[in-house]
Order: sequence, then C-alpha cells, then structure tokens
Amino acid sequence: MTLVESSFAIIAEPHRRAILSLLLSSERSVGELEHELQLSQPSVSKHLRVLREAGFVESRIEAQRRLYRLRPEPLMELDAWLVPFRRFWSKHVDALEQHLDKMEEAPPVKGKKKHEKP
Amino acid sequence: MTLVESSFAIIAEPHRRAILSLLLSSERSVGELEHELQLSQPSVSKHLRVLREAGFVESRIEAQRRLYRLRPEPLMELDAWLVPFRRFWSKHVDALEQHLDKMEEAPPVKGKKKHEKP
DNA sequence: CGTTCATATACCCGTCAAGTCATATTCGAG
DNA sequence: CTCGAATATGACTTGACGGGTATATGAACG
Repeated sequence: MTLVESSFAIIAEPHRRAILSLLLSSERSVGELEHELQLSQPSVSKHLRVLREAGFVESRIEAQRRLYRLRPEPLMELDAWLVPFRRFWSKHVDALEQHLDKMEEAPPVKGKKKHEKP
Repeated sequence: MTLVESSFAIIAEPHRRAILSLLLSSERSVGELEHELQLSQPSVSKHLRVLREAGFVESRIEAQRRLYRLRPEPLMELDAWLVPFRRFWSKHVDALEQHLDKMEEAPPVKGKKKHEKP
C-alpha cells in the first residue's frame, strides 16, 4: 500500500499537515482529530498510519484510545532540503531589502522586517 | 488544469524538486533540463508550467529558447510553515543531547553536533 | 515563404491515493 | 461474559496526476 516514498509527498496532503499542526500544541486521540478536522474516523486513522509509518508521529495507548504525538526527525529532513535554497533566497531578500530601504527612509522600526504576500 | 493548490503538493513531485535543485546553480533551457532529467520534453514543459504558475520559477526568452530561473517566494513560504515545528524539535534535540551526554561520558565518537539557541 | 529548431499544448492511458461504508479488533465497564 | 466505545483494517469507487505520442505555435534564417 501507501508506497509514498518521500516526506514531501506526505506533507503534500492538507489534512496531514493539519494533523501535524494540531499535534504541535499537544498530543491527541483519533477521536479528537476526527472532530477537529471534520473528517471521517477511518480517514483520520489512515492518515495517522501514513504519518506513523513515515515517522512523523508516534502513538501511545491509553485505555481504548491512542494518543498521537509528533516526532521531529522527518520534518528536520525537509528542513535540510531547504537549506541550499535558503542560501539562494537570502541573497535575493537582501537585495529586496536594500531596495525597500532606499524607497522608505523614515519608519522607526525595531529589529528586522518581514514581508507580506498579496 | 492542474488544480494543485499548495506549494507542498508541487514539490512533492521528485522531478520538480530535481528541476528546482538544478536551477539553484544557474538558469537553464527546457532542452537542458530535458537532457539532465532524462525525461521527455513535453513532461519537462509541463512541470515547468506547474512550477511557473505556482511562482517557483520564471522564464526569460532568448531567441527560440526559454531560460528558466528560480524565484524565492514560494520556497520561503514552505520555510515559514516549518518555523513552529523547528521550535518544537529544537527542544527535543536539546533533550536528546542532554540524555546522550549523560549516557556517554567518554565513548569514542567522532564529533559532537552543535547547534545554536536563539 | 518554407524549413528547422525549441517549446508549448492536446489527448489518451495507467496508476495510485484519498474518501466512504462495512467489518474486525481491542479494551473497560457492568 | 456481554456490551459499547475507540480505533484499525479491508473492499471498493473515483478522480487527479504524471508520462507518453502526436501536433500546434513561433522564432530565426536561407
């Protein structure tokens, strides 16, 4: 089944990303996730299986419930892939910031700025 | 077509990741990518279309060729998504290191990994 | 113009993943 | 031991995506 190779394919699924985000704050049972995601229980279980087999989460048994929680490794892998690109765009951002700095010359902001997307 | 919404779904495709990695070093024509990826020209063009429409790349016309190059924004978005998770796992790595530090007080391991704290 | 090179688009096909429904499993309570 | 709650698994359907072949578009140049 699920021959999903890469961690990338795994987080491509919006519901799975949602699960990971939810688990960020605390571990949860399948039922809780089902409720928060507005998704059928079998679907949630399947996503959890995929996530578990890929090492994104692990489960703990408490009575009849399974409590799922995050595991860091696979996400660190993703992060690692981004490293060279980060180097790439930091150049660009520097250029952009220089440009912006030239355009606006007054705002007393503390620290560095962030950008927005349209 | 390709109703691929998120940037995540886009980089889930191995060939597309390969294209991005190649463009990291320099811009390339479709033909060059075709050769380097061992993929048919139409396939390459399609991937480039997806990447272009999602803002990952942009093209420049030079005679009959199209030269594609990277654009930083979408990847920065991905990176942004990872931020809270980074906070999460940095805790864990710290814990793991403390644990390891306690267990091994001398064993012959090559090097210790270090990382920063913000 | 017509030809050739470079790329884009159209159409078709096979595969695979995500969802649903139904059923199995496991545990705790009474 | 039986029942019900919580979760997992299986069978099946459906739709999207990636790949390929064939064809269109368009630029350069004789």
